Amino acid sequence: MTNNLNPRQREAVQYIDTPLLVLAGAGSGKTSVITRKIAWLIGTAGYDPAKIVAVTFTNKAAREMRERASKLVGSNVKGLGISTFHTLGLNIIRSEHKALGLRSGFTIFDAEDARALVRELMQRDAGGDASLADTVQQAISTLKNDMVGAEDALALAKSPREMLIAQVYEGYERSLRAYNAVDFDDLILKPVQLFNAHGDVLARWQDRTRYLLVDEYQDTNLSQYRLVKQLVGVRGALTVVGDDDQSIYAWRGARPENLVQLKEDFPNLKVIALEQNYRSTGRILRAANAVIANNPHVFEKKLWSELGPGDPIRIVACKDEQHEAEKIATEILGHRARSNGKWKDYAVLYRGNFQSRLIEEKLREKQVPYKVSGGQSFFARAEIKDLMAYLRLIANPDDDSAFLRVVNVPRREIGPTTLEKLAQYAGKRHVSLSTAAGEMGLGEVLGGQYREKLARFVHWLDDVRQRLHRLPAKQALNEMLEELGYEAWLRSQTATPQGAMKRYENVTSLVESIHTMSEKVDDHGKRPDIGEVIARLVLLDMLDQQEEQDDSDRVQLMTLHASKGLEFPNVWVLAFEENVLPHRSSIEANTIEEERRLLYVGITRARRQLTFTHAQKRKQYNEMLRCEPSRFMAELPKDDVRFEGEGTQASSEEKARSRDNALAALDALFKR
DNA sequence: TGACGCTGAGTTTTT
DNA sequence: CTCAGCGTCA
Repeated sequence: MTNNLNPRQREAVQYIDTPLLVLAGAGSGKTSVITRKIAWLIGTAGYDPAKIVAVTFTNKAAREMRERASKLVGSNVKGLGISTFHTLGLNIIRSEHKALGLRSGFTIFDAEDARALVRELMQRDAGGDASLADTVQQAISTLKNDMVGAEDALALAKSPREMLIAQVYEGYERSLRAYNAVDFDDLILKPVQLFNAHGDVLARWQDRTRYLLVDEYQDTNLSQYRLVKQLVGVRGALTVVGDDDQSIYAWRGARPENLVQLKEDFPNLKVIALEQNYRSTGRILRAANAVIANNPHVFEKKLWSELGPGDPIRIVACKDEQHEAEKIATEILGHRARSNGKWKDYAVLYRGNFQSRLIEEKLREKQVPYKVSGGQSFFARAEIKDLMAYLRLIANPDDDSAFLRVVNVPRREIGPTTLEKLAQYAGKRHVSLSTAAGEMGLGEVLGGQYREKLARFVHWLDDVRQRLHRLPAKQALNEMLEELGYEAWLRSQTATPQGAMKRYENVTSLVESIHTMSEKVDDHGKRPDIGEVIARLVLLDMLDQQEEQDDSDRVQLMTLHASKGLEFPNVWVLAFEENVLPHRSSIEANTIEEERRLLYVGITRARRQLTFTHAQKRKQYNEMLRCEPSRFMAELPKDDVRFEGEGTQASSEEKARSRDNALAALDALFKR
């Protein structure tokens, strides 16, 4: 159970006397420690698997943890409580929804839904400006994560701006309540509020949480921190794993100081640092240690490895951004031809998504297969949002937001004027749009033919709802799509037939997932209803899963943020310059330390080779700007760094290298 | 309803 | 520059 672990890891696995903080350096095998610990708790310490709760931030991490833990424990384990924070919150809300004033079938608003609602509220109440809406939505989310309610926000507002935010916040909360809906932030916040108010409910959940493990603790925000504290209670059966040096999400509410706070919350806290790195060469780790040593630390930590010093880190000066991209593409091509390695062993990391464009161009030119990660999530696609809105409305007739999305998609000749009158009537009667649409009294404010169209729509929804109870999900949904004429609608809305086909395939794949989830019985032998299925779906990134299976051999392009948790044999980091890394706005906001951590994350992604590039000048919008090398360059250990392309004269070594690259590229071309 | 042109913003983003 | 979102016009 604890073989193949180093002494520190083993200690972390077996330690249960007091709360434990595992400071897991990059590449130190933290997932192993968590999964082994789960297995050890069950197998050796005799814990009930159903009462072990392990939380992560991403579905991917949860999936990986579940797979590895079940393999260790044996797949006969029922009810291993491994999930994301949000899924844990959803589980709590689902079983306690009555106490929270939610009716069953409640909707989960995703970020886009929330944004749309804020937009609408601002248009109506504040006569506003949509670009402001995004800022306001962010602000509301931040307030919620900081556990500041709408009333508090109103009371605390000091500026007109804060006042506006607080007012929209209030309307936003009112709307969610009316729609029988919660947003992502509520999934954590509501359980915390509930536990605060009802000690008996909390006691029940504490009893179901005999041991709690939290991954990436440095990324927790205030409400997540509270939830952890509540669940742990006085028992202190807690292991958190984190790395303060990899905290790169403070800008979206993460509080790395929660790590330090643990010491105060639990005076008997045990701290174990995992410092042996199994990923990178000595020079790469030396660079990482040297850079991060410039940040203040509460917990000291120094990565080391047994993999030998390896190659020097290269810093390549380039003339401009074209040269830089060209150089990276050529180097990858050359290196891969020489080493006969795989494309996916190469990663290009950058600060902002837009920086992928040039590299993409150059890689395409050279016919190098690549993959850009990041981009539209599955659930952000219009066709998926449409279908999800239909399902939301079926599960939750009070979801006005879903009603408005689909009432005229495909066209039902229900226009804005009709909807406005419907909304007025619904408002007066204090009912939802879909309830109002079915009421006879609506005839008083709306002409017969319009009322008729609305009534037909809600009756059809009722009909589909009943069929969903009766029939297998796939059949009911396919009938629904057929009756909607959705495929034809997509064809009419999409430029190319191929595009339409692709989009309809997305729809079919969603139907397939829903079907599978609906058929799956839970631990109590019950099948989930449609409300439950779609609630879980919203929290599931299906794109993630598609990507997981996609093991295609391609060069990886992604932001430094997106690279966290990944590793690559060969890494290039672009634009190692002032105003990029560190980013201009971070310099202005005085958040250099987080920028340094971002660099630290970048460095520690590399297993064997690490190259930074920087350009002397760079075209920004339409003017050429001079670029200064990053201040962080001076923090790298000189002995481990080799500078290339300084000045105009290329070193003989570099000439040789570029000749080699050219030859290798030529060679590769002939082979193809 | 759809096409066109104006305006403004331009770091990172899971759930 | 480039893209998104909005308003205007046919």
